[in-house]
Amino acid sequence: MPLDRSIIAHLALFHGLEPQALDIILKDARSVLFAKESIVFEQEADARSFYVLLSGHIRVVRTTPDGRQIIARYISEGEIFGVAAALGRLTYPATAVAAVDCVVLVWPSSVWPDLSSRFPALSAGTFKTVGNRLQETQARVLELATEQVEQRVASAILRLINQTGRKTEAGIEIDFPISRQDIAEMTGTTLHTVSRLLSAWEEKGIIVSGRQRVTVADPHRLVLLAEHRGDR
Amino acid sequence: MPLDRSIIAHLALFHGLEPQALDIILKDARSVLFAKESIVFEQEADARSFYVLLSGHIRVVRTTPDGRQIIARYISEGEIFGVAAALGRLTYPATAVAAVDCVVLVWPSSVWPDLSSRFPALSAGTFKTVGNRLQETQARVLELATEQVEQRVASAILRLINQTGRKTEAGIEIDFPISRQDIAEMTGTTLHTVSRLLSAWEEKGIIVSGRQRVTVADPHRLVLLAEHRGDR
DNA sequence: GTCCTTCTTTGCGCAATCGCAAAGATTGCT
DNA sequence: AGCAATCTTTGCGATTGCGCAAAGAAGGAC
Repeated sequence: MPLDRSIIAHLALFHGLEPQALDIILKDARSVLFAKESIVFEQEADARSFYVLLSGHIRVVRTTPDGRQIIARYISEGEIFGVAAALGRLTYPATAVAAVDCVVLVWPSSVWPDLSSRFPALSAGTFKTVGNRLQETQARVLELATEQVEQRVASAILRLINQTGRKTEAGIEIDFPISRQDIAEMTGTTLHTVSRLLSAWEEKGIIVSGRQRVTVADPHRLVLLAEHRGDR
Repeated sequence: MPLDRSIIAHLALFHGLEPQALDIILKDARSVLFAKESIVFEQEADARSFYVLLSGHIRVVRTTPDGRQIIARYISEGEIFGVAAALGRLTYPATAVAAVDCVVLVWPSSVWPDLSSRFPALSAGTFKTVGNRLQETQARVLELATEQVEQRVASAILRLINQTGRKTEAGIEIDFPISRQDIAEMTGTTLHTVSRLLSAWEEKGIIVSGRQRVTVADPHRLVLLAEHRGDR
């Protein structure tokens, strides 16, 4: 069954493309459901496909040879990901895992040269995404190199609620299950330190949190924590 | 005076382009000399141009609002840089400074859409470079998040000698002046810690170093240091 | 409802690395 | 050659955040 263009027409990535272009693009795609915690693609595997996330949240993880890992980023609805092949890479540089049940569109990488040359808007949109990601990754290097753990954890949580926040009575909640360990792997620290920080913040009324759940009650004070360095 | 295509024909970036394509591309370029420590473009400035480095070394620096900074990367001969506009950004995300006297080709960003659509090989080469840089930056995040200072400094120096190493009687030398402070800003530590590490390595005969100069005498042992974590 | 697994909290000691300070070396300038 | 500026070395105390351990929740499965 062919996919209907309405499922992607509203996404920023496909902005500026004609309806019939969307139909052509969709001819090569198929829709796949990934259950929570299942693997979409694995680090070092051949970059055979690229993807657009229709619903859910995807965790992108990089692992070192000796088994330590970090979370490179979370993919939100509407984003393209797994574009390694379009950037001239043969393998994926990271593993993508469904953080919740996800619906994903999948294209074979082999169709990229054709699609990107036929639809420059698609190509431009993709490279804008890549540019944003490079920028963001470099900002993270700066943060890791210059900021203390408390600032980094505060920034990471703020980024998550901006990206995927959902309003509740208690405040703005991160929209998918996230453990202390996950937050530690986003910020280059340990789950122990994250736990201590969250406990302290909860005591001060800045956040409310539970098992795999974080709700920010007072974003403004969290912003202060993210900026304000202990001393200088 | 028109630039001769021979100055760029051998660069990987222009691989697969016809001689006449090179001539067309060069019509929009001009060649500029940047004296040591002069600024090529500044962070936050409008991304009006993009560049190819013909000779020399360029230091790319990102600065935080509160004035701390890191070295994002060094650009080597033949590389394209300052491509913010091609990635859909309006301003440069970092400052580029000539580490030594440099010769640079400059294009107005406005010609990019035309050039990239007329010469897909140019576009592909650029995006491959960007892909490599993204990959490299993410590797750096992983390193900052999981490794100790000694490993990070060892890795940074190994990367520099691979990228720009020059053989001398004493070993392989980094081909441009680099201070302890610079190395600290590449690895997220302080010049004091870098100085201590280099002193210790020099004592062990792994490196020879002087003012703004580092020569690796025993690359193999440095690799061990970069991999081997103190305990586990 | 009960058990089991996974996640979270918290205490405590220690190691890594920073911050500050001051002295020593090197280079370039005049 | 002499001076000034910059870069480098090194000591020492102060902290941050880690590592380890063990107990306490919170869900999920049957």
